[in-house]
Amino acid sequence: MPELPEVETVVRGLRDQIVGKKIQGVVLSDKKLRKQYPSNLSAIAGSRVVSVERRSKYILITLNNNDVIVVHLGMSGKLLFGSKIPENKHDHVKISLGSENLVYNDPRRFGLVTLIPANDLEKNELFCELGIEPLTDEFDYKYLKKLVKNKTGTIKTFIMNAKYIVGVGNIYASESLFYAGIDPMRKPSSLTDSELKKLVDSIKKVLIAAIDSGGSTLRDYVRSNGDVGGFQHEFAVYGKKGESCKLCGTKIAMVRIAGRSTFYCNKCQK
DNA sequence: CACACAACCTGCGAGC
DNA sequence: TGCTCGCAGGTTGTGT
Repeated sequence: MPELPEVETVVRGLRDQIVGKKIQGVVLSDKKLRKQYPSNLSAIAGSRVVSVERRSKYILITLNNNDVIVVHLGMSGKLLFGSKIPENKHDHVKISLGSENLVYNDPRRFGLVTLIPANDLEKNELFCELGIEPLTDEFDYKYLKKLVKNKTGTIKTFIMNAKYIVGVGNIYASESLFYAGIDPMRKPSSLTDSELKKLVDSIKKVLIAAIDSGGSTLRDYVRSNGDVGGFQHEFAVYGKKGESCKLCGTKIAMVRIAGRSTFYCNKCQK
C-alpha cells in the first residue's frame, strides 16, 4: 500500500496525537513480521514520545530514552491510534498510551516494527543505503543527472529504487512519468536535461498532491484515525488500462516492468 | 557491478 | 456456492 504520501499522512496524523504521551505497555503477537521483534521492544514502557517523523517509507517514533520505534507498513500494514480500536485479525503490535492504543495490523506481514537507538539510525542497515528525499531542494535535475549516467534498465525501476530516490513506489512512478511525458521503458542514461527537470518537477508535484489528498487507498491503506485516502480518484494512468488518456484520448496501456504493472500513454510519453 | 526475478504472506475479485 | 487463478501501495536475497 504505502508509498511516501501514505506514510507521510500517517506520520502527520499520529504526530498531533501521540507526542508527549507516555507508553504504558507493549503487547506483541507471536507471528513475526519481515524482521523478528527486538527482544527489548517491551522495555520502552515508561518512556514518552518526543517526535514522529518519516524517513523514506519508514515511520520514526522517537522516545525520550533515545530509542526510535521504527515502523514500515510493507504492502498491507496499518498503524491505527485511538481509544476504541476493535481487536482485529492480524493485529501484531499494541502499544498502550494511557487510555489510548497504537495498533499495528498487517495481514501480509511484509512490514516491520523494530527499535533502534537514535544515534545508530543512520548507520543501521535499513537506513545506511537510502537515497535522497524527493521533497527536498537537494533533489534536483543535477542530482539525477549524476546518478543516471551509465544506468541501463528502465527509468521506472530507477525512480523506484530507494538507493537513488526514496518514497516513490509503483503508483507514483507511473503517475510521475506520465506528467513528465517520459516512456517508463526509457533507459535512464538517455534522458536529456530538460526531461530530467520535468521528471523532478513531476515527482514532487505528484507526491505533494497525493499528500494533500491524504494518500491513495487501493485496499488496505488508512490513516491513523481509520480514514481512507482520496488520491486514488486523481490517478491519471495508474489502474486505468484501456481508459482514455486525459490529455490526448489515447487508450492507456499497461506493461509489466520488473514484475510490476506499469501504466502509461504511448502517445504522451516518449 | 548492475540488473531481473523469485520469495516472503494473506485476501479478494474474476471466471468457471 | 465454491473452486482456482492471478494480482496487490515493498523489500531483499539469489542468480545471471
